[in-house]
Amino acid sequence: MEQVSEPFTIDLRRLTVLRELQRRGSLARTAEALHLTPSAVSQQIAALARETGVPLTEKDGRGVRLTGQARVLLAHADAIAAQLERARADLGAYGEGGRGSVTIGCLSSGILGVASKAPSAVSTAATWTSLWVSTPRTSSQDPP
Amino acid sequence: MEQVSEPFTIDLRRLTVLRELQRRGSLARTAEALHLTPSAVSQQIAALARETGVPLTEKDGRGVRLTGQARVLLAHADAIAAQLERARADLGAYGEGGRGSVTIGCLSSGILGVASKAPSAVSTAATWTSLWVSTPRTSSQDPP
DNA sequence: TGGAATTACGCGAGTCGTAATAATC
DNA sequence: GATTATTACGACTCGCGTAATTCCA
Repeated sequence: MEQVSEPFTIDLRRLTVLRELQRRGSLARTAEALHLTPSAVSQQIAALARETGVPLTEKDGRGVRLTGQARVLLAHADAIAAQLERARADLGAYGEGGRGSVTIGCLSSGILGVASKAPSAVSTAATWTSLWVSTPRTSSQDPP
Repeated sequence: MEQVSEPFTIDLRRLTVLRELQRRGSLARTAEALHLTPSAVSQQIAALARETGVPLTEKDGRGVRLTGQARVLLAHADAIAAQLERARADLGAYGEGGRGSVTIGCLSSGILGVASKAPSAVSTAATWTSLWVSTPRTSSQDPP
């Protein structure tokens, strides 16, 4: 059966594999880090390349090297991972103290002053910088 | 054992189902919109609730109603979907004209002036606002 | 020859649909 | 009784591991 009108979905699990590959440098070490076999890692990367339609690795000696497109994808993967982390935090904090978080941003040069004072609130990725601040919510928590 | 960076993964497919449920209001209409059966939708939502550890629906008459936690999760889902869309655009534009995009942000009130002049470059979600700008890249494209 | 990646293939887990059940209007 | 959601169960797909193959230092 074919799934219709699925604009662009990427399996986050495969993206995690690609992130680990960037960090470890080889399929073998990636597999070890994820408690998988090199075969599984190879298949995941191949599937992700099929999904996205771009080559993610190229041969380099007896190993592999990430392509520029893979690095582009990874920059977004970092942002998505951070977003997921925020979701987890917000879900965990739901109903406890009535606070959530909002994401604002600014130019990297401008956020450094804040980062120096509250480093735990600032997360930086390759292409963007976000500041997360907790905001008190009073009564109207969920406008319908 | 070394830290396996897998603290929190959410299946984006299930998140899409939840988004459609928010939009349609009932499992039946959601199933119809996604070319699925109500059974599949019910199982997906239940699985997502297990994954996240929070209740997502509560009974309302003979239908269901989203919980506040579900709305919190959906706010992040919007942000993630937008991020994926950016990833797709960047991947498609890779190597064509040597341009990519960077994400910057500002307070909503401050971005309106830009939005009025280049609306296609601005995307707004529930809790954040991002401006996407294309930046020319010259020679040093990938610093190792 | 040894290490790294890929491919072939079988098995288990997850997902969907059909059908039956429960609940509400 | 009609509509909505949930549960039980069988069929199918997908992902992982084992094992064989290829490539390179």
